[in-house]
Amino acid sequence: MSVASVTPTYVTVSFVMTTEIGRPRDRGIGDAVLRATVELLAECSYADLSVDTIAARAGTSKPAIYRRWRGKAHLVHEAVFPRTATTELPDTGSLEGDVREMLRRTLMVLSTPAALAALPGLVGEMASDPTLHTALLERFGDVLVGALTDYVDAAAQRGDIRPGITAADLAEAVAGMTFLALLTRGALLDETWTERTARLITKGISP
Amino acid sequence: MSVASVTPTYVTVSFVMTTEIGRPRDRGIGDAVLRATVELLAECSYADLSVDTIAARAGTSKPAIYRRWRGKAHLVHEAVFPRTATTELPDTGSLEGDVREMLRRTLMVLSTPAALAALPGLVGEMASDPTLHTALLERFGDVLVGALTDYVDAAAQRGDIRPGITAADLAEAVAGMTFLALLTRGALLDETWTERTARLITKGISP
Amino acid sequence: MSVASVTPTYVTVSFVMTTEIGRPRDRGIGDAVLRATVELLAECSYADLSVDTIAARAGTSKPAIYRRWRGKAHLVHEAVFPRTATTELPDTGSLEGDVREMLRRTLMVLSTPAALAALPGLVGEMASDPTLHTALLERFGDVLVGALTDYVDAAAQRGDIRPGITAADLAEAVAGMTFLALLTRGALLDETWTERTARLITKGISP
Amino acid sequence: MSVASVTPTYVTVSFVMTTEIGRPRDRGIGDAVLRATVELLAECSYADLSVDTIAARAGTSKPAIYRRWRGKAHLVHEAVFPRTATTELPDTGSLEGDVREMLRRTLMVLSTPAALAALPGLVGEMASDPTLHTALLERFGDVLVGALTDYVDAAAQRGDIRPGITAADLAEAVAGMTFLALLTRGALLDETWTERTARLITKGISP
DNA sequence: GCTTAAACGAGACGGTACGTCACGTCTTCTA
DNA sequence: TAGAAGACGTGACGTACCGTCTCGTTTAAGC
Repeated sequence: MSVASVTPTYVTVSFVMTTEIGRPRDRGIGDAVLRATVELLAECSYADLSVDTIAARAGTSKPAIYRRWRGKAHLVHEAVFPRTATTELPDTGSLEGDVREMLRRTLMVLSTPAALAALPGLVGEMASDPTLHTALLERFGDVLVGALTDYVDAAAQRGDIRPGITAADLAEAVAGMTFLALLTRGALLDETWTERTARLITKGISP
Repeated sequence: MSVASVTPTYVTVSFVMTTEIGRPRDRGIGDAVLRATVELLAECSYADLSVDTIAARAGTSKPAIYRRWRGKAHLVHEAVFPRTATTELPDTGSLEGDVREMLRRTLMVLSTPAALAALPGLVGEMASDPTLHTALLERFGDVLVGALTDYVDAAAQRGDIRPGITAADLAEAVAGMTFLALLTRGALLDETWTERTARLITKGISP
Repeated sequence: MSVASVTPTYVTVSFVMTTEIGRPRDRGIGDAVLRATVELLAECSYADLSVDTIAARAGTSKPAIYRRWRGKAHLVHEAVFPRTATTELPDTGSLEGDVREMLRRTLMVLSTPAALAALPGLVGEMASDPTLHTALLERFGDVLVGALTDYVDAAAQRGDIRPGITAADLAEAVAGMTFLALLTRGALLDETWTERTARLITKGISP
Repeated sequence: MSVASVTPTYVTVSFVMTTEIGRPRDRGIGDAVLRATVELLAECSYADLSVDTIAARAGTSKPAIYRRWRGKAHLVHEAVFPRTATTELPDTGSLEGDVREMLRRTLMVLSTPAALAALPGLVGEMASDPTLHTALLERFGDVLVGALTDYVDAAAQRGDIRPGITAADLAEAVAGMTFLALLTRGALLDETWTERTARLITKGISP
């Protein structure tokens, strides 16, 4: 008996080459559940979202969901921040243009109805669920910090960014200010905000 | 019969000159409940905190709590961010010193065990409870933005801050970066972080 | 300090000649409360009747009620079965006529909207409250059994009732059958029922 | 989706040939709950009996109970008057012997510690809960009146009972007098009482 | 074609907390 | 001291959702 059949294999371990005996999982169910989650998050808050409702909307059942995800938080996390998110770095020619582009992309991801509804809830559950904490930071790191390291290094060597500034600093500034602005101003962040904030950050990291 | 006796008054609007008929609320109960809440939040997460437990620890009862607060979230909010918070502005002589002081104070408030445990939960409930959203922003605005306006104006006139930067911008930068850093790095923000971040923000808002 | 001021004096001990210092009780309040109770019992069941509601309807307050009665059950008991009930015995000339009259009177008392609503509730509380048990039986005994003793004795001596039949037997038959009929048939007991039941009881106690 | 899965089925209508999808109810839980209820009713009154306590004693949870019964009253009703009650008619050879036997059986059922504790409470809740009213009368009717109809008919044809007397009359007399005697005399009804009452009823229904 | 093993839907399960309600008492102010 | 008003502790109510489990059924892969 393989370990995979004892410890349920969540989506992240797809590279394990188990013999895959028995009835294979219906590929469509996972997608339907993720779609239903996003839909429902556009209609109600994270707290008001129940797994039963998701299952019903997706036309499936609760066990099928818990076979795929560790819990509600993990499901929502994957639904709102899919792994497919590209991490291509911006290249507008100027530092401020790039920062502006980063802000725009961050804002685009976070101001989705689903993200707006989910983020606070996910943040709330991070405290009690270390697994989720890791998962969220991992995604955050992958998307932003990871690819950013090279960018920051290059910019530093060009002299556009003063030494000492790390990728984490930049990511923190971009994500932190976007997040708080969304919380306080409520998803209504226009181009003006992006420009003003980009200017602030760019000046902040310049030599 | 006054309206106040029908719709329970959660937040005492002290300027209303009601005759205050009937047995007055035991002032000590509210305090004991707030104290108990802060204590318990140092021991468990927001989600694991139950109203029953708070009541028991405070030596009172659930109805007594629900007479005073609309729900768990509101109680926690008031316990963690009391109205008594002073908003005195820093005055170190230099802009960067002041920003550093703002970061330090924000960090001090947010890195309390109680705040660390409560914040994610509160943010999570903001989505479903507009009342709480208002209350939280109001406190945030009172404490930070409100008093900051004069500071930013003065600094702008002195030429320390470039025109166009608002108090909200500064507050957003300070709170946003602190919040995100706490989430990602987990309460372990040393003096180095404060200095680095202060430098970033200061440069960002300078002319 | 008289004992009466320590142990509150409920209605039953009115013959105690206390000095009655302080503000005398408002005589009208008791009546208003009793009236309100009867009214409300015509609109809802005993369980759905709250002391707060009674106080509001009577235009008084809860403490004023608890100063007069030991609790809800005692109040309802007195409201539904007032002490003023006369116990005059029937005298129709025939035993069967007399029994029929007893049934009619019992039915009249018990089929009041208030009585119908209150009786089950009172019976329910008898179990846990011995005081109420005593009070209810006392009233029952006063009204029915007490006066009945002489009647049964006389009838026995006339030869209308066979020896061995006691007043309690007769009362039990009359009240028991009426009570159960009310419970099962629900207050719709016509004259036919009265006659049939009177015939049964009369034959049952005849020589 | 069948209607049965929407409206919870409290009383199993066993003749309906549903496919019984989903996890079947644990048969043992229902039994344990009923047993616990009877046990607890021997120790405290109906009013002092809480669903939480029952759940704890039965080793199960409150939701599991509310899945099976509409509320406390219905649960107690079924616990105290199980559907298994036999309705075999007595056959002692004489009318008076049969009536005496009916009284004895009624008394046996009603003077159980559980029944004594529960009956008043149930009667009390009948008023506010029509469903319970129906359920109680149904059981009463099933057990007593139903089977009695044939008996009364046969006795009437033999000339033992005068025409006009119905099964309901007889049931009313037996149950009513027993019930009231229990209420007033408190469970201490000896054989003498049974005999005296049997004689009264027998004479009452004889030609 | 038959076996095997897992996925599937449905829904019951234990657990835990929620927010509400009523009781009967206590505390304040006013008359 | 009575009275009105209303807060208090107590304790139960019935509901909701979590994540797990147990059924009977379905589906693919492998012998």
